[in-house]
Amino acid sequence: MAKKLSVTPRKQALQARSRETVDVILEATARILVKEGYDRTSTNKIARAAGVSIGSLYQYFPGKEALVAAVITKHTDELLELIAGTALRVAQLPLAVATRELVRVMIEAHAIAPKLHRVLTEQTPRVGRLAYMEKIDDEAIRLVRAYLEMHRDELCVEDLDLASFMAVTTVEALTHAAVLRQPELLAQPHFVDEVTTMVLRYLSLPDGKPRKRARLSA
Amino acid sequence: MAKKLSVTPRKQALQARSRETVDVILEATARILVKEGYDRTSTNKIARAAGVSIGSLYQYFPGKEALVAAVITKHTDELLELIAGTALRVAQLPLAVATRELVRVMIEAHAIAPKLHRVLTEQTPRVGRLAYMEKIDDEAIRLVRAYLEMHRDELCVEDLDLASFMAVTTVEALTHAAVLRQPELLAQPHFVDEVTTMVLRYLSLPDGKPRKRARLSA
Amino acid sequence: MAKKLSVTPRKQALQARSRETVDVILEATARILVKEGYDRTSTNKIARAAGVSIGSLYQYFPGKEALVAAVITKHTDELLELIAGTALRVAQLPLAVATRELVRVMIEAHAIAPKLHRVLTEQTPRVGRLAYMEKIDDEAIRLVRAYLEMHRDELCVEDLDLASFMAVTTVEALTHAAVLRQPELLAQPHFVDEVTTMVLRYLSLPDGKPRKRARLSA
Amino acid sequence: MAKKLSVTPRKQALQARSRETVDVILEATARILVKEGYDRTSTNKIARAAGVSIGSLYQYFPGKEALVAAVITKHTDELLELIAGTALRVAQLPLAVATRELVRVMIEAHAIAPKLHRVLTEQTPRVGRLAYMEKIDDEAIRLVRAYLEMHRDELCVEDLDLASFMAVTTVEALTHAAVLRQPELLAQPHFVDEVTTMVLRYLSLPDGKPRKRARLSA
DNA sequence: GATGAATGAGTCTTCATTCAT
DNA sequence: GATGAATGAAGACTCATTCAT
Repeated sequence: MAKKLSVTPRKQALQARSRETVDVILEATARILVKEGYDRTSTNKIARAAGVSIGSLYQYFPGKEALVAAVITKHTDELLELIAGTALRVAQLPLAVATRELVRVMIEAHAIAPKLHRVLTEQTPRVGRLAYMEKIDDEAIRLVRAYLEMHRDELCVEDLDLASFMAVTTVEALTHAAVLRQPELLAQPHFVDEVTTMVLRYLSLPDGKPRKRARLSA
Repeated sequence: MAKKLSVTPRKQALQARSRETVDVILEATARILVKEGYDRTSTNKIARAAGVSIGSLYQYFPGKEALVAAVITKHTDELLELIAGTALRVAQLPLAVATRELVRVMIEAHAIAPKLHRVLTEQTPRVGRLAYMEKIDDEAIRLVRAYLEMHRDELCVEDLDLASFMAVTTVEALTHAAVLRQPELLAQPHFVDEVTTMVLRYLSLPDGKPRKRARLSA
Repeated sequence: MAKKLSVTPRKQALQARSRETVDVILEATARILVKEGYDRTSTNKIARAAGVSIGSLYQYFPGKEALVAAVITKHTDELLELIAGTALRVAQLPLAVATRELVRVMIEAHAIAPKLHRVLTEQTPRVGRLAYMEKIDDEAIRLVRAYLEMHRDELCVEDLDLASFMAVTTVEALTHAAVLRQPELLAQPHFVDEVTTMVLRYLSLPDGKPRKRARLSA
Repeated sequence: MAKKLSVTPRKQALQARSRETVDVILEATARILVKEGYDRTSTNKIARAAGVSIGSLYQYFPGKEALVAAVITKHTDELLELIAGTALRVAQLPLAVATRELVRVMIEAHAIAPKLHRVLTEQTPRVGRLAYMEKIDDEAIRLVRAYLEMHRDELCVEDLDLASFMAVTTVEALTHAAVLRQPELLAQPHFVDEVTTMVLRYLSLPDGKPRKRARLSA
């Protein structure tokens, strides 16, 4: 019953001309996705928008899902790079500074291609294993966890897996909701402070007190 | 040619038999949605699953989107009722208690129909989606804001609009992420504490200190 | 990879209107098959020729192969009935008479729809388990074997499975070749004699000698 | 728009390298034909299997049908050579011996490439098919007729055209049916006897004396 | 009201074939 | 000559929706 299985590109596009065609197709895919939404996106529309024959499109991608998957991967890779770079950069900085910087970058990242982000987020069914933000979140959680590990003495949390999940999910959600529902918030630089505060209070020791947080006891 | 925009049921189904038919159809819709996913859901399948002719189905709903919208509304109403009830119940309780209770209910709410929740969340395009969590969140924000207004002296935040947005979004996101990606977390009662902590630290005054958090002024 | 699995009709066409539609479609299928050949036959052409929408066609048949299969079954059933009827009729008659009659009917059968026969025979890939003539041949072999069993004393052959396979295959092939390559032969009543002779000499005892033919020994 | 009719190779491939390329292509064609069946055979697949670019393939053959036609011709030529050689060899031998030998060779011939034979026989449409067994049969009939002419005194038949048609068709059909439907028969050497008997009884005088059919005795 | 047969625009996809490099 | 990227006509098939009964 299941129609399409493959989500991976068909051939590697070795020649210059091929490479170009693939790029043109992916750009058109993103454009149509944004303009029409996932459901109304069709391989024919994409081909037309790309100024490429439908045959060429199918030479490189086995179908619609593969196209979308490629767009996702491309976009995702950019974001991941941005996040990973920042994580590396702040690795040695104290929690408060590092958190703020990561929050800032996260918000910035969401502003790169907000419309595409919205479509990918709201309309695109899960494709392949993990989709879109999920993959990014997983990687972000990994990076944050590594950071927390190195800065344990600044924390009041004990379960680092849980803490990194909580922190990343929260930042992601707040940023995401702001982008989609309160775009004006993004303009206010104040928003960064607010999100940072939320996470920092959750993670960090109450000012200067080196005691661990007791979880359930008084 | 022009797509149908109407998303409202066709007749109010005043009579008892009609009401029943509508229910049967909506249940079938939810079932197919869960079983097949949004894309593979078709009006014909729904009609068959409901044991109703396709013609009858169209007598009550103008199309697929209206069906999904109705399912969303139904589900949404249940959740809203739950949340509004809780909000009412905790209105007079102190911040810490009220927050914990609302978090608990929120998590509970997400566990009601997790598969349907997933489909509605991950696969269902805009039209319906708009009405889904967004509507709930908006209402939740309204309720939380009202509560915060009444408990201002317990807070360190000043902008209640922002604070309620932050709080609700965070709880929603953590709960949501837990349901979809870490279902085992939900089992641990500990998770409620964790989410509560996150929100509470953000909102409340540092223990016993009656000073407000200054946001813009000194 | 395999595209279509089902070769069986989709629904049973209970109402009068449905039944009619199915018939119209099958007739159109046969017509197009004859006119265009198997490869150039398409579901769209069939639908057009039947004066039916492509959607209706797919309501009853899952695809091209199922259509052809249905045509084959229909045609095949007619032939089988003819052959089975004859077999029954000649069951008590002596070998020489019975053989002649069966050969005559076989030739007659091939003349029913020679063009369709040709297409089905020459161009139609094996569909489903057994296809077209194969099924008929199998049944014919069964019937002939039953006859031979009852008339063992007239035979010089011992292995009835083999003998019926040889006899049926030979008659089928000669008739078939005549239809396709020497149609004028069919006109000559003489042809029946010739085919009958071929089979009879193979099967029957040399005139009046009641001894069995020894197969491998002297 | 107009379909290509040409079925002849494009250039005579005079040079050694060309000849080699042509061979590689034809072998690939046969391989794909066997592996995928006629319908799923495509020029692109053939080119890939042959390790040749699609462009090169079209330099030697005007299209798919020409490729198949060439494979048929090649295969056919081998068979024809085999048959013609045998006919020549047995030309002076008595009917019983010659018949047996020809039947043996015919069966042997069918065993050379049974899978290719099956595809060519069952799935390959007219254009190629015409050239396939039909051409062989025609030639075989010619050869058999010539033989019969020379051995008229051993025959009980008068119409040699008819007799050779009958004989060849019968042998061909029995062999063919055995290959495709009762492959185990081919193993039994006995099968040669059986087919020989069938034809011999049809053709030959009842052992010169009052109708008696001797099969294996001198 | 209920029914379900009929519709057909629109999708995906393949593949023989061409042609610029 | 060789290459393989590009082409696009054509075919299979789905499904939201209508409408005669």
